[in-house]
Amino acid sequence: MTTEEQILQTAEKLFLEKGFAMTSTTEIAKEVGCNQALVHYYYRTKENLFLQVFMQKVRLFITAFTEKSGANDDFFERLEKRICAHANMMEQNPNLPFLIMNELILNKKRRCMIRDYIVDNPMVRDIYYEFDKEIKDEIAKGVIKPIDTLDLLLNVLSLNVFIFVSAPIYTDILGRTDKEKQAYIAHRKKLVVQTILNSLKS
Amino acid sequence: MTTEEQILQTAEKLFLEKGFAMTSTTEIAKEVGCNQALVHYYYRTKENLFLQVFMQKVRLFITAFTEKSGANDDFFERLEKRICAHANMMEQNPNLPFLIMNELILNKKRRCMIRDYIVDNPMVRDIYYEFDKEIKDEIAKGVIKPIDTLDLLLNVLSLNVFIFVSAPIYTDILGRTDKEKQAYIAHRKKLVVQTILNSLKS
DNA sequence: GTCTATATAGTGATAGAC
DNA sequence: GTCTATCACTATATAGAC
Repeated sequence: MTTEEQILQTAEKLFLEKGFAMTSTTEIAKEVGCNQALVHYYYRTKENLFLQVFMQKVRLFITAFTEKSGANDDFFERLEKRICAHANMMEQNPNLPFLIMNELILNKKRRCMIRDYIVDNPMVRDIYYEFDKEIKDEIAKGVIKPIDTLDLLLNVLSLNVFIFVSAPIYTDILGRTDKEKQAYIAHRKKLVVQTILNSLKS
Repeated sequence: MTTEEQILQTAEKLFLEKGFAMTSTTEIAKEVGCNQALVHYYYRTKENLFLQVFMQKVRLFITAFTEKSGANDDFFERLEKRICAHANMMEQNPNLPFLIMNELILNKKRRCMIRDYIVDNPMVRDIYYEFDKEIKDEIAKGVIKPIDTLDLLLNVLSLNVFIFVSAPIYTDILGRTDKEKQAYIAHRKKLVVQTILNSLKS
C-alpha cells in the first residue's frame, strides 16, 4: 500500500473513532509512521482529507438503506431485508452513524453538502419514489396501517442508528464484555424489525 | 446575576450548541463580557466547568424519563404520558440528547461517571424496578405483547432522541422554516407514541 | 473579584533541503 | 516523495498587579 493510501486509511479510522475536531493531522502521521507534513503534501488540508473519508461513508450509508430485495417476497419480508441490510452495514462500520450525525449537527457546511448529494441525486429520488409507491399500495390493499413513507423511514433510521450509538454506552455502563456487546447488537437488530413490523400490521 | 453565574449560564449555552471540544474558555469569557482568566478563577479548569453543566443536564434527562403519571389511567395512557414527558423535556433543551450522546461516545471518562450516577443510584433503580413490574403485569394480563422492559425503554429512547437529533438536519437539508421545524417535531412526537403503542398492542 | 501578561503546548499549514 | 524547520495561530492555565 502506498503512503498516500495509508494516510487515507488511518485518517478514516481516527475520524471514525474520535470525529473531525478531536483528530489532528499530527496524530494521523504518527500512526502511519510518517511526518505530519506528508499528510498535507497529499491532501493539502485536514478538511479535504476529512471530506474524502466522509463523503465515501455517506454514500455507503445511503446505498445500504436503499438496497433492493427479492421481488417474490411479500411486503413484510422485503421490508425486513431492507432493515437488516441497513443494520448490517452499520455493524461493519460501528461508529459511522455517530460520525455522520455528529458532523451534520455541528457543521452547517456538511448539511449543505449532503443536501446537494441527496436532493439533487436522481438515483436517490427514484428509489424513494419507488418505495413510496410500494407503501401506498400496501396501505390501499389494507396490508399495513396508514403511515407516511418518510415517517416509516425515520422510524427505521431512529431505531437502527440507536443500536450502534447505544452499544458502546450500554456496554461500558453495565460493564459488559465484547461478546455480550455483540449479543446486545444481534438482539436489538431482531427487535427493531419486530417493532417496526408490529407497528405496521393492521 | 453574579459573574460566576453568568459564566455558568453562558457555558451551558455554548456547550449545548457546540459541544465540549469546540467551545473555548476564551469564547465563553468574550460572550459574558469578562476576561478569560476569570473563567478559570471561578471554575479552575474547562473540564470542571463542563462537568457542572453536564451532570446537571444528565440528571434532568433521567428524571424526566422516570416521571410518574396519574394512577387511575390505564397502562397505555400512563405510557403515553411518560413518553410525552420525556419528549417535552428534550423539546425545551433541543441539543441536550445530542450533547449527552456525543460526550458519552467520545469520552470513556464520562461513561464511567454516568455509570456511577445511574447504577449506584437507588432512586433510579427503584423507578426501573417499579416500571419493570408494571410491564410484566400487563404482559401477564395479556394487555400487551411480551417485551423486555429494557427493550421498551430503548425503543422509546431511540425514537424520542432521534426526533431532536434529526430535526436540525431535516430542516436544513429540506430548507424548512423554523415554524415547519416545530411542526415536524410535533408530528414526530405524536407518531412515536403511536408507533410504540401499536407495537405493543396484542 | 477582575484585570494584564505570560508560560506552555498544541494546532494546521508551508518553505525548502535532500 | 519524504524529511526538518518553522510560521502564525489558538488553546488552557497560572502568576501577579490592582
